[in-house]
Amino acid sequence: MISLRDVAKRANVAVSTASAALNGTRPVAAETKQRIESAAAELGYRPNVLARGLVSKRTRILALHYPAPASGFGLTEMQFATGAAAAASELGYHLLLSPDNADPLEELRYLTGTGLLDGVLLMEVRLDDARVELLTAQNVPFALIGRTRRPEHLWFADIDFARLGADVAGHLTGLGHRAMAFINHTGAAYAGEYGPVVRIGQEIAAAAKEAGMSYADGFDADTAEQGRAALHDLLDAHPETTAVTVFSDQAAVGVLAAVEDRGWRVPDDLTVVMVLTSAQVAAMFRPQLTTLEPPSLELGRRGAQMLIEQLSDETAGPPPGGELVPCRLVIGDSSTTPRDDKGVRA
Amino acid sequence: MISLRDVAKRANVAVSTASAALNGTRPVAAETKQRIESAAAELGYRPNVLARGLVSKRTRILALHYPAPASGFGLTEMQFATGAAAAASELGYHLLLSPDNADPLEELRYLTGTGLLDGVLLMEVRLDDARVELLTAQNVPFALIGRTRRPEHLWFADIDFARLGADVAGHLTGLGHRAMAFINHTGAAYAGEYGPVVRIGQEIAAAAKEAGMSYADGFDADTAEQGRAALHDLLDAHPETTAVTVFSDQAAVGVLAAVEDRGWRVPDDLTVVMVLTSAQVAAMFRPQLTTLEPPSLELGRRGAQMLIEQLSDETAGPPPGGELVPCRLVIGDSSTTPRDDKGVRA
DNA sequence: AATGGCTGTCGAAACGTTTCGCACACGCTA
DNA sequence: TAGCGTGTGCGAAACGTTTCGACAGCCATT
Repeated sequence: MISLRDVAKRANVAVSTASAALNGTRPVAAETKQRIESAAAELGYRPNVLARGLVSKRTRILALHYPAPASGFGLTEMQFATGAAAAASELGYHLLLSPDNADPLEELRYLTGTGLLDGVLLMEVRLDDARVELLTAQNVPFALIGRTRRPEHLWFADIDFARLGADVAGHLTGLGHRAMAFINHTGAAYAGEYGPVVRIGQEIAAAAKEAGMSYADGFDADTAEQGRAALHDLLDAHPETTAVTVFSDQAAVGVLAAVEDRGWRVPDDLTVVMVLTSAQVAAMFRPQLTTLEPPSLELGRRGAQMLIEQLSDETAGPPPGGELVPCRLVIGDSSTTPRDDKGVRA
Repeated sequence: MISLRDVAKRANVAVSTASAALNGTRPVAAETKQRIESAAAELGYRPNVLARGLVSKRTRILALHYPAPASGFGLTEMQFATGAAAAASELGYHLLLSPDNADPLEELRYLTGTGLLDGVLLMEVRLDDARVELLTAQNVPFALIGRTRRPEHLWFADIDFARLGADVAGHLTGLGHRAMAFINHTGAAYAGEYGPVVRIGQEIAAAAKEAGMSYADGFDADTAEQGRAALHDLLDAHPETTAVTVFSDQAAVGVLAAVEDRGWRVPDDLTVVMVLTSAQVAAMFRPQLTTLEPPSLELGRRGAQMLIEQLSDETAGPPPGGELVPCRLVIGDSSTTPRDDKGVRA
């Protein structure tokens, strides 16, 4: 391994001078600097991150922490990682994957204690998330992808759920629908602590009301079987429904099956819209489903950028609050005008 | 930060003794050891990874290197990362995400020069991959997910393509099919350098021949539109075909559309089988498609495990060759017996 | 009673950086 | 000519570990 000593020797300067020249940390005569840079280039010198980090207390390494979800990751979740890694890389940082096995907090406590990390990016954030308190207490810089119940003093990037609700309602009323329903995730795996499930339920309800639509919910589903049953129950209870919005892509499979059970067709007899499902996945259904595609890559990117910004900002000013990113409406073949504008089927 | 000095002081021993006791690196009297461990626990001591790595040359950090795919990651690719991270974590290692922006090699060269890494895990391996030579030359331990053209002397984990071909042929002949076709990825994005595309084409052809089936290929497709056209062309050229195997899930969308164009139905008029698509995705099609699900998580796991094994093995014996992992056949509603066992449709 | 081999502990060096006080040689001003 | 800032460069200390040679006891062997 080529060390700074080797470079210094070749350039006939002291190690400290070589360091200063290479980092621009204090002025070095132009000619000397040139000589040092040449020597470094010729030798193929790469600074040792460990030694540097040991003294400077900065490693330019971030951890991405994700509590392993019971059901394995979907495409959406993993895109966070891709986006965050790309943004970090562009800014000269690296991203360390930190899955937690048993105890979410222990892993985090360990990692932050080792001096390896400059900051932490939290995924799968719950409405009340113990990790936030831990990191705050330990004074470790962090940012969230998603947000807690009260994120006012935190750095976070999350989906703009209010806008999402408005977009769904707008799309449907634009087509002439007056009665919609929403099949949410049950959120069972998170005991009602999962932000997207809670927020999306609230915001879609609010937007439907705002738009003057009749609205039904409470028929939640995570699997195809549940989705099928949910749609039947839903239509039995609210026969006026002309448009259904679905969160879970598995449930959507069941919804389409239930439509078929009834001898109906999508979109003629029922408009179906997915929410927080990527266009790539929505395109695999037949008919291709309209979806509000989550800005997963962008959220990952913004999370990493915010964290790095926070690290660069020496002054550590007052927390700026977070950033909300809109979803993209991708219209498929599953939404159209309702067959009967009286809202009742024969 | 609590350092080893603090622990040593509290336990009334020398720093070196504390180090030895905590690492078990050389015998320490039981009572002394006990005292040191208590002190460490009481103080909440966490060893500094940087300092340790600086002297021991071992950081227990692995990099996962992936050339950014133009189209963003699919579920399959990301599962590699998840699996690798999980396996690494279980073995006490961490995984650093290393996307490459511009120059794939420069990033790698930089990373390995910094002393931060114990080894590298390579994803998206091409048949001739420059990264392999670079790492070999630099004497950096590495393992592949996938494999090069001649992987005899390398550590790798890859799909068992021969078995995959046999499984497809076996499934179809078992149902009574005698004439199959295969719609591959075009592999255009990789200029024919992408292992799975090449190997799967060879192995399915070989297995079909072995099973005594008639076989057609050369109608490749990456998108829905291409898939649709491909199936039409294919059936025009080989009307005896009763079963089609498809690699690209996007192309499968088009294949189903083409079947509908003809007024046919799956599986009654045509059996459709996907290959290297997750069951989760295959279940979104209607009818649910039969698929050979890639063992993505397992490949990630095995890759990480092999790399770590290689690192632990002081002796660095002769390279052991790689490991081939089979796919899982998940039967959907898209495969059945051919309608006409003479292999000709009316 | 002297020798030799253990066992257990210590102190110092080393890993490759950054940081910081200090020294030296200028050229300028008083 | 003395004094003083300024531009450059040097050397040593420090970061928190691991590693390794040295050595003090102690018991067993001669």
